[in-house]
Amino acid sequence: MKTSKKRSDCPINRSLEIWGDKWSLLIIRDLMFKKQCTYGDFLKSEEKIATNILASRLLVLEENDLITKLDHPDSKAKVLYQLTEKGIELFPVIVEISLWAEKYYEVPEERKLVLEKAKQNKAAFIEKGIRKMKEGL
Amino acid sequence: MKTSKKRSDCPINRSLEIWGDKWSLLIIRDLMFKKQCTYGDFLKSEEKIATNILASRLLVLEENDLITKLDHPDSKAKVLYQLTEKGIELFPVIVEISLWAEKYYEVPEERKLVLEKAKQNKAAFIEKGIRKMKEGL
DNA sequence: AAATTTACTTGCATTTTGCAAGTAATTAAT
DNA sequence: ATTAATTACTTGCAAAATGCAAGTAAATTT
Repeated sequence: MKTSKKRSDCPINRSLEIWGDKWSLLIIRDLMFKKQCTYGDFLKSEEKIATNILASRLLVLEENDLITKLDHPDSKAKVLYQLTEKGIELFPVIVEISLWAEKYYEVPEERKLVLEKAKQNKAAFIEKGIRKMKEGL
Repeated sequence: MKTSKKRSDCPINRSLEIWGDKWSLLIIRDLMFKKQCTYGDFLKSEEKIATNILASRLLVLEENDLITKLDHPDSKAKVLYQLTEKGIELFPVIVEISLWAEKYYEVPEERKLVLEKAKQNKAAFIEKGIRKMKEGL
């Protein structure tokens, strides 16, 4: 892994340097929905990430402490990935992105209900989401 | 411009398909801070985007109605870029990203004050920011 | 013991990025 | 009026990232 030079200390920039690509936030999203995922779980997602890209993104996210690896309780052949606190704290970002996209694009039917709840009391929705996720740490 | 195939209707995915890269949100950020920017203004930003990348990102953002071009009042040689309503609505995303990064990374001194204000009353801060920006439309 | 599953890695073609230089249309300076 | 700068890009090319298909090694299942 090469150390990419830091472009600036702007918080937007620092964030983009870590997860500013077309895949990383989908991995984070999967972990927010499912709490724990195996490598295979990520590959099953609708967007069909390539296995080498998945491996490289997981590595970057792990190196930056957004996710951690755990032993799978059932099998040594499996690995569980889960969000760290730092990863969980991206929940507000994920919520706002979702709400933005919902305003301008079609959203799958099954997502609409959650988004309604998020809108009704955004702060509470976010706080509760984070609290729930942190229970699993 | 090639039409990239849609990977899924997930709102996170739809968003990433448009601005999921290392530069687009920096352009959006600049426009949120400065309201209107010329091509040269973007090039002056600390992160030093390459001119061809800037041109291609501006085109994508314009094609997706996040920004618009305006005639510069002073000169036909200049072009003004500004956010559309759809672009302005990304403000909550920008705020949450900033707050996330502030928790885990160094932030330039001059940004700290505004981030404090954002934290103190996030909803009001966001609403006011959006309202102000929409005045310029 | 053999077949399957799981988490990756590898090789290679395609695409995107980044850098440096170039261009065309204004605008400013002489 | 002519020349020099500005401004907003474009172009060419090397380097890096992405995407696809196939391969591998350890564990698990049959």
